[in-house]
Amino acid sequence: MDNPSTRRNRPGRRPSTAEQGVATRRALLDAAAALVAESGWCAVTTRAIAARAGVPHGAVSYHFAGKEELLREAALAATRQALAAPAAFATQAGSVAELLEGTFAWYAAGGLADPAVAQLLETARQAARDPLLRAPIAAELHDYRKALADLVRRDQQRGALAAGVPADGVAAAIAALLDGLILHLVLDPDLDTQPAAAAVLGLLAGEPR
Amino acid sequence: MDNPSTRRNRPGRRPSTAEQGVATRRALLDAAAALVAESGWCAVTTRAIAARAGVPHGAVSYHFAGKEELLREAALAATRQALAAPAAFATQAGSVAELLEGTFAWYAAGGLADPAVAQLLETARQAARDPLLRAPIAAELHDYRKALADLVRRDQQRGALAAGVPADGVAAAIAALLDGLILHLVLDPDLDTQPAAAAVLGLLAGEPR
DNA sequence: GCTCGGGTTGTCCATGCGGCCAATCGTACT
DNA sequence: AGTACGATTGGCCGCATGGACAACCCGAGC
Repeated sequence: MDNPSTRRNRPGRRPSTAEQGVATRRALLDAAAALVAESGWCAVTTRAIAARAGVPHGAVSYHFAGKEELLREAALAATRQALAAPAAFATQAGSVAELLEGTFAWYAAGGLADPAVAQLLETARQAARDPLLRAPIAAELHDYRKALADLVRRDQQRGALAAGVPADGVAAAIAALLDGLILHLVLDPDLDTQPAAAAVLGLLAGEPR
Repeated sequence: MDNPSTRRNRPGRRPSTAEQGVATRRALLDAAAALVAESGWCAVTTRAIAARAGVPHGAVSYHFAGKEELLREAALAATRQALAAPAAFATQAGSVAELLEGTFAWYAAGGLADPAVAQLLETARQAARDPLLRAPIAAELHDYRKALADLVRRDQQRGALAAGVPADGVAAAIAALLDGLILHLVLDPDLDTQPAAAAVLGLLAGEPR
């Protein structure tokens, strides 16, 4: 990220001034996202962002209306990117069980170490206070739940899942479960998710009474 | 909270100096917790806390090693208090279904408006970064999950719940589900929890395939 | 060749912060 | 009565922050 190649002239091309402008803007956004994940939303300063981006701190004032706007924009972009992978997984997975197994496996493999997780928690906390951030984040969540609901519906038609329960409800519950589990894992890294995974998969499979 | 009765002499008793000290400390802790819930962890200043507590700002330095310690202590106390009600509910509830229905009803009734919810989110985010806060919070979570597991076990012995799944896993899943739902509700207040509630209760009851 | 304008740079400033401390107070103990 | 000591109080300091700004650089278009 400190690498100037992000915003400086590449070998072949000459850096038109307009190109430089967008490059600087992007470098600031990337640096802001990285620093929020590292140090926390409120610990981040415009000077630190500029330093990380390799630009003088005056550049922040020029490219953004203020720290608030910069962080909001950076957080939104980072959230969209972080949510892209799970969303794609939800659409491509063959079944709910497969999705859950894959996600649990990712948790167990230490997916929490990904700075994106810290980034998401910071963004969620901020979104709870800033409506301008909350609205788009809520929309992203909505899309994710929708993709999940489609997957659930497919499973129900195949008879792999109880058909008597509302698909959107199952989707909302699964989404909440997975996010809640992330939250608990962040607070207690020693928590063993194996039993929870077994329990959920067992219940969904219709364990005998 | 501005009410001086919290820390000033009550009618009958004379305020011994030691008692005053304890009262001031407590007033600072209460004010800190309230302000964190209102404005967010990082937006809180020692001066604002002192003003809310009705004491001069120098009192903070005297009673606490620093802002960090004050906030940590306040957050921990507030979290313990906020978790007391759900924990008691988990121990006293007759069944998992009853617990879930009660909790869902509380969500639907607008339990999110409770400042304790904002407080918890702030504390969680901070605990993710501060091990000194994370450890006790993790312990509280552990206790809550344990109480829930006991409840699940009772249900399994009564045959109200599938016996083939690990009780601690079910407990961990339910705890994550409920907390994750809070998170989603904070980010999207318009989210309807009814379908999710129906789905979870249906799955736990063993809906026919 | 010259202007024009977006992009860049470093400096400056007002503000508010957390923490420190010396003076003061008032109670409890001798 | 006198002393010791914890609690109180408000002023003070150093410092970092976010933002504004004037000077500048340099390619683009005439």
